[in-house]
Amino acid sequence: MKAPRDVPTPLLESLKSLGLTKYEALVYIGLLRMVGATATEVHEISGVPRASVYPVLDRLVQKELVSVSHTTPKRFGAIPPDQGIENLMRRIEGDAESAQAALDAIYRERRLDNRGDQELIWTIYGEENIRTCLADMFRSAERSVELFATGDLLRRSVLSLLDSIPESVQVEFVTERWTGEQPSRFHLQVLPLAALCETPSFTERMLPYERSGVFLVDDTRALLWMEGVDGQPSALYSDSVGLALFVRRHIATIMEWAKAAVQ
Amino acid sequence: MKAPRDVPTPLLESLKSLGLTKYEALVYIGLLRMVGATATEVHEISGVPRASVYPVLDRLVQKELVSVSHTTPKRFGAIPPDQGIENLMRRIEGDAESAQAALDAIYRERRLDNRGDQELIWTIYGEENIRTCLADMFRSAERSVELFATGDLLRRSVLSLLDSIPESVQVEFVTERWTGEQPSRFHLQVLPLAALCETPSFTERMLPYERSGVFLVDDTRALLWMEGVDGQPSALYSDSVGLALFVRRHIATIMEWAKAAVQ
DNA sequence: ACCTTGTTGTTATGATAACAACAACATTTA
DNA sequence: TAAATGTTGTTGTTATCATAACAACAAGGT
Repeated sequence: MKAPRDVPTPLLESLKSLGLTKYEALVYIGLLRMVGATATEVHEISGVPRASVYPVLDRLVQKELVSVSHTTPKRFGAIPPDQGIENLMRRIEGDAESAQAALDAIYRERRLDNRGDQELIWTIYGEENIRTCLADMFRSAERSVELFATGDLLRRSVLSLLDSIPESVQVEFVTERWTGEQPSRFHLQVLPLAALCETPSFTERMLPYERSGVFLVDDTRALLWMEGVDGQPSALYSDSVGLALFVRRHIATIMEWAKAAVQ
Repeated sequence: MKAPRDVPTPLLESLKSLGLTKYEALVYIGLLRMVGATATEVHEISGVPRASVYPVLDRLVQKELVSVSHTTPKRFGAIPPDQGIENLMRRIEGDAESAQAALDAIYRERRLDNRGDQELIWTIYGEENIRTCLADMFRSAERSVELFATGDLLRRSVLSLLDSIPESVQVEFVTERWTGEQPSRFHLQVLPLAALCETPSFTERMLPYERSGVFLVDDTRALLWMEGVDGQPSALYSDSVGLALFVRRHIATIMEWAKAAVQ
């Protein structure tokens, strides 16, 4: 007869996103703590109303998370967590797979109206999404790639994508500090901005660990990588001539500025 | 201006179990079919009420499934399905991981009351669950393992588990037909029941592809593998002396019966 | 036998929250 | 002005949550 020791909310949330309801989660957790409990005992240790315990247990059996004994009264036991969660994930992964197949079919026959498409500026959220967008840009580069980014961002999120740039493309990049040797595969131009970073007007305007960058491919496609105050990365991407022009000018200015500062 | 071509229900269900609501699924699917749609166009192709489109799009952006353009009116685009589903699954897998850690901690400090535990008969649903239970039984075997199962079940679901039986344990098994050589690692005794299977009284009582089996370890733990009419496997497991005795007698009878039939 | 007592399992019913659907309004753009 | 965009609020609907009452059954005491 244990008390319905309270359950941390994040655990409940996690189990909910695996497809369980609050009661199902509470009952399953309760059963993990007592093997072979009757419905009434389940009610006691889980804190869910006794009447609700029966349908909940039925659903848990259906979901292959608990097993039942053939006694009167019935007794219930939980499948061990590793096995149980695997059972839940198997179902979800199956759904993901079939959904992906169906969505891909839909996606392939989409209409590419391009109705002024090249004038749009998109904002993309999530580091993964930004990185795949960047990878696409790099892969499709034909003449030039220019990038100006903080060293942290460059090393941790961008460097591994540079491999997808075709051999013939000229790559230039600027960063504020660079430790280690220069990547050798590209014609590249590193302009250390270390001196510039120490000026007060610079440090007061830019946070020390801010991750941001500007990327320009073939002078036509641009991506601005920024980071909100919450640390969530987001980016602007566009084929628009307006943004490309702005970024070209911006990067050119930075490079001139950097050269001047170095001297 | 496409019609809100109706969406197959199973796809909606799959996306729901990935954490989307019905509207979110419909809007995402609609956006897959038209790049750079305005809110009104999204409403038209998805069939979702125009007013509801805005909060739904907000949530989809939050979930990193769509990106927004900085124009007026705003235009929206879907992240490609592979990337989008990966984003959803990453969240879910993270939840599964943290949930597993928390549940394991709870599971380790459970009380093993064993209050008459050995007298309980458990029913287990799901092939995976049954197989892990069988594997546990085999692994903990000390003296003997006896099994009587249909050949199909044996080959497809049980054979690979036999490796976990300790070397010193004597293994006997009976099946109705056995093609191929005998597994060599065990002291085993194969009693072909092929002749018996042809008798009318046998075939009329047992379905041709029924998968079922009886397993007995150390004369104390028994598992009955059965299959419902729906093809969903389930099993009875018990330490109880009653069931063990029944199974012992059952298997002994079968073996005598088989020997007599062979002669 | 009868009646309590307590537990098991079931059913009904209201409360709540999230979502779905609709209508009305304010704002912008042409 | 007219049309389209974006916002707000209300209502209907569903699934889950929560409580109460009820019937079935066994154990035990008069």
